[in-house]
Amino acid sequence: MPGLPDAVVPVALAADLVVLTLVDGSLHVLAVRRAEAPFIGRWALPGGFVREGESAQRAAERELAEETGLGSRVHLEQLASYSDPARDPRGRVVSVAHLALVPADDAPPEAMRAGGDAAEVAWLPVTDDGSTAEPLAFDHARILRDGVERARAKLEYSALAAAFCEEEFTVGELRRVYDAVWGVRLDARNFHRKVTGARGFLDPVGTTTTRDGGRPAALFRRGPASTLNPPITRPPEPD
Amino acid sequence: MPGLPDAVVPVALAADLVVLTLVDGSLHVLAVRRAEAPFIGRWALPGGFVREGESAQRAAERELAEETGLGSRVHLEQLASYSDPARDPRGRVVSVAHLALVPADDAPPEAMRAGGDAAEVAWLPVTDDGSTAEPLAFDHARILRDGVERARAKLEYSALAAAFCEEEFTVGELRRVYDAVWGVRLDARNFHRKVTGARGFLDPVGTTTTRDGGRPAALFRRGPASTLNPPITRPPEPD
DNA sequence: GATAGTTATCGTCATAACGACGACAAAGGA
DNA sequence: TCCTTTGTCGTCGTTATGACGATAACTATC
Repeated sequence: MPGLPDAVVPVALAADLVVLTLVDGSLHVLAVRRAEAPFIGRWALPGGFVREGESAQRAAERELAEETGLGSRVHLEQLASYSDPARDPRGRVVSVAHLALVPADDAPPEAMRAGGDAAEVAWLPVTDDGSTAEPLAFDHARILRDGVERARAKLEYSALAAAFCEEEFTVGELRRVYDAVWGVRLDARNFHRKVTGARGFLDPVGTTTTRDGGRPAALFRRGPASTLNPPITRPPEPD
Repeated sequence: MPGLPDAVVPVALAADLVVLTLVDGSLHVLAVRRAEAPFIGRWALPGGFVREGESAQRAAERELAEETGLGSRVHLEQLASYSDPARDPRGRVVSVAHLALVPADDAPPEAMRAGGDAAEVAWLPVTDDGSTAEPLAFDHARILRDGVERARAKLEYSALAAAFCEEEFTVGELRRVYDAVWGVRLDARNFHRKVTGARGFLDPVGTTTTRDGGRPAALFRRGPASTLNPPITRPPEPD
């Protein structure tokens, strides 16, 4: 490390991804089955090492494109970094975790890019406590929990829920995002009043759709407002 | 990097700190004047390299103790990581920035630990747009802005404001934290009603104080509630 | 010791927002 | 045709909010 003090310990930098989506109306996370040691055969969050001249953000974008084939239409933000010296048995690996939200039923894992370093890819269901049925490699369970919690919190005061929807979506589709991510059932009528009444939150397209069955629903796009004031209140947990 | 792929590029890991406090009722950030190149003579956020066997969190705690002499009574949380390859001219240095909030007028910079690697330490005033009058080294202006924005956002829905106060504080002291961090003037009566009415937010001590002048004010401690529902709404910017 | 200044705290009132519903509309399927 | 599903508009009582008046209890000052 030229130019830096001698005592500086070199670390490897990884960019890992918590990619969330909705499958059949419930929250799922993208996972890859590890083909090498350590944790061989275990499910892990997709990710990889940051390359030379690359920021963690750009590495995350690259990994996301590699794993899902999705370029745009994806929300991507930095989540947190994990630097416990013992988190990777191979050595000092620091992970900059990112949170990605992709529209429902987009990018099925079957459509995986060939030639990737990951053998098997799947959407794993996320339980209410933000974990998966099967254990994850490394400290990825913790990272997933943090990612789910971040997504849950941001739904309250931001327009993030639309990231789970197509470009044009109905109020009901948006509400089902909240239902799935929060694990609740919001009242359709109050939700409708709330989101259509929030200025700048939804832009009416003018057309309708019947793709969800029932009466035709008006289509909307994300409005210019990124934050929602007052926020949508998450119902208190009944436990 | 034994056990890791050859292509993995080693980076140096730094833990930097956005330490905020209130000085004379206005927001200030802890800064050190750099004694070496690069950016020699410039103000910079305190921080240092993560040592062997140390997590970024622990490095931040260590740096915070070194710079301020404060151990507990400090709120410390991870803010974000900054990994632009060009952010440090010396080489690949990734900074895990942390946000620390210390009680008002605690830990004056004069009380700096001797023998530190930083020559001069000061509380710099933070402007409304989250910057300092003098430019900061590296990308620290960006980090500071993110830290201030995080603090502002968290005041809305969390009990974080109490981190700027002593163990026991009055409602007025708490309100002045909001005034300073948000750059507004909240109505004392509505604020009092709001925070004393929020269950679990404030624990009454039972005693009073006159240290702020005027009529004696009841003393409180932080209650068990860490989040505030409904949140304290930040008044809209008049711009 | 009266008085002004400061801060704390309680109350009022109109308005806005919310939660729980009822009611009806408009589609598809049985 | 009827039933089910989903969407949308209203109603009503409760709660929260913003703006502000009024009073209480201390300190500093004249």
